Amino acid sequence: MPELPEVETVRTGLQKLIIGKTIHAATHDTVRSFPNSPEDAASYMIGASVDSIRRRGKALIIALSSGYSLVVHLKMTGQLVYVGDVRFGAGHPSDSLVGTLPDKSTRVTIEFSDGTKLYFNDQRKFGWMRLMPSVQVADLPFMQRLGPEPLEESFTVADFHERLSRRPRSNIKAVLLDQTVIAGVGNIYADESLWGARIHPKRLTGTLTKSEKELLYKEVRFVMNLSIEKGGSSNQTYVNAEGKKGSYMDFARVFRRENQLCQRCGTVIEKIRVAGRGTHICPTCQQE
DNA sequence: CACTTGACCTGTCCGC
DNA sequence: TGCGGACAGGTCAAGT
Repeated sequence: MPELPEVETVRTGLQKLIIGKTIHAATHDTVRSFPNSPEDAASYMIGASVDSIRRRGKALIIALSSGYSLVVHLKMTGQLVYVGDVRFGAGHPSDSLVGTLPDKSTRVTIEFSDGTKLYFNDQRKFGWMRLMPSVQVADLPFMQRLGPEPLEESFTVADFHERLSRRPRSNIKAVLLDQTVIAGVGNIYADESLWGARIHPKRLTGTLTKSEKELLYKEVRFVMNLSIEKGGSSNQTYVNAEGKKGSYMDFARVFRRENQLCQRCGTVIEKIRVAGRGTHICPTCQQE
């Protein structure tokens, strides 16, 4: 569920909260949280401070002063939540969370030298965090295969055309969800952008007109930028680094709005299944 | 090779 | 109220 806008919101939150802090202790559950990491991952973190936090697609890269980085993928239900210290007094952004974490979904706890903590929680355990030398992060197979960042200036409509043209016989929704085509689009923003471009998610990419693809390119960027502005979407478990929900769902046009009326034409929004996922469409605006 | 489906998990919701 | 089953949807492995 955390897609590009949610992960970006977590990134900017952590940027404000943990840069420069020194790791004092770290605990984690068994191998699941740290696949392929040094067995004593915690000992590689202690004493290091947080240098920078980057995002690539839906992944976060927390670079430490020791030359190691924590690479995190939240998958469906992962959360990275920072909790202050009660000694900081009232007004700290995540005061309300003091005492509520860790809970049974907590997989990793990182404690900073000022007593504040960063929790990696994941109800469904699909997410992962791994520790590796920073110079090797770019060599991770999934990083190498990742498509371009849709919000970067360098990602042009021509790139979008070219990338879609490689998958002419797939339906457009499956292509939007494919991280090797474009990085960061998930189920929410695929549905939202297809509605915006009036394209049925089952349309084969090869049948899209040039103007439809141009519109879709704009819509993908529009919904992602709007969502970042709104702090992301929280339809179930997503929260930002301060444990707060995002408000994009208040603005969503079709996602999770089945049985409500299309704001463009008044038709009842339907939920169907495309590419194995729940998919929301306006059957009038989006003709197959 | 291109493309689709199933598995990984756990909590929630729905119908009986 | 309890219980089985469908569902949620990111990614990769396995299947067609």
